[in-house]
Amino acid sequence: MKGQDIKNAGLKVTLPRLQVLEFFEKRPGEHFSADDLFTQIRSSSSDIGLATIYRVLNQFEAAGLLIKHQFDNGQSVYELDTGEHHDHMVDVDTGQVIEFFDKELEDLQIQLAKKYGYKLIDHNMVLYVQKEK
Amino acid sequence: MKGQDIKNAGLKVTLPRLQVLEFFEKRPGEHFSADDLFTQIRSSSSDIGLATIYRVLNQFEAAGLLIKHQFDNGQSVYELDTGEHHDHMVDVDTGQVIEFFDKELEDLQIQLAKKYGYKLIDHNMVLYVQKEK
DNA sequence: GTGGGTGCAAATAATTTGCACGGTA
DNA sequence: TACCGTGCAAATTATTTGCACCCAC
Repeated sequence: MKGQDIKNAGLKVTLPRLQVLEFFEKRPGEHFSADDLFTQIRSSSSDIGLATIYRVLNQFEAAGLLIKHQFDNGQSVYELDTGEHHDHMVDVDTGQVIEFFDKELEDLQIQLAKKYGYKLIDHNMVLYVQKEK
Repeated sequence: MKGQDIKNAGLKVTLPRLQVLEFFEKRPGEHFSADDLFTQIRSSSSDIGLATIYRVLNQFEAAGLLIKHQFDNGQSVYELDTGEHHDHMVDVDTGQVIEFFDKELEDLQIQLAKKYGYKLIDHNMVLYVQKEK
């Protein structure tokens, strides 16, 4: 059932938490900022607070339910963690976000870190692209 | 001479601008935040204002003298644009920034964008690493 | 019932902007 | 001298925190 993921994270199953989680589950592969969630959840129903959204997003990120990203525009955005790692391209004209995964790229990064005497912990990679004319 | 780059950018050669540019030129390959510059320039000499630092950094970035980066810690950092593109690794334990360049990685990104029907305009890639024990 | 959770408003942090004064070309 | 540039303080934007009330367990 719905609240199980929340319970597994050691959190009480409350209305705001359910609303945030369902919001992401209904829109797989999409990315939202705290303010997106605040505006949309509030308009469609309850009197949820922006501070609560931020708190819930942080808790869900810590619990591994959501992934946080910082594209080049000041605001952080979140997406559902499906367990399948991928990177992002951002269309500079439309702002559209495209997810992709490339094994060769992943391996290359691990090798690069090793080449400098390090172990790869995480990486952040965004390609800014434009549609070919 | 020193002020030429500033003049070429269509800006007047003023003390704060010279101070910021010289600060970077004396520390090649290093990265600084607006607040780093503010604290260090102010302590060593003049009564430069933080707002001026931000204005000068934005102008220098627009002029191509500096490159702006957003690592995963809220603050933006800047480095001198030497014309030689490179990416960064951040040591998660020490915060140290390591610059690197890998042709294979660059080519792979171009190919990936193309594979999805796009042209690569720019990219942002940071590897978060840890020293191998 | 109790301790965690919530909304609201106030607090922070990073950055930007308005304004009167000051310095460069 | 004309205007751009500057320092300071106030304004913005994104996010966090304090607090009294509320609700899931």
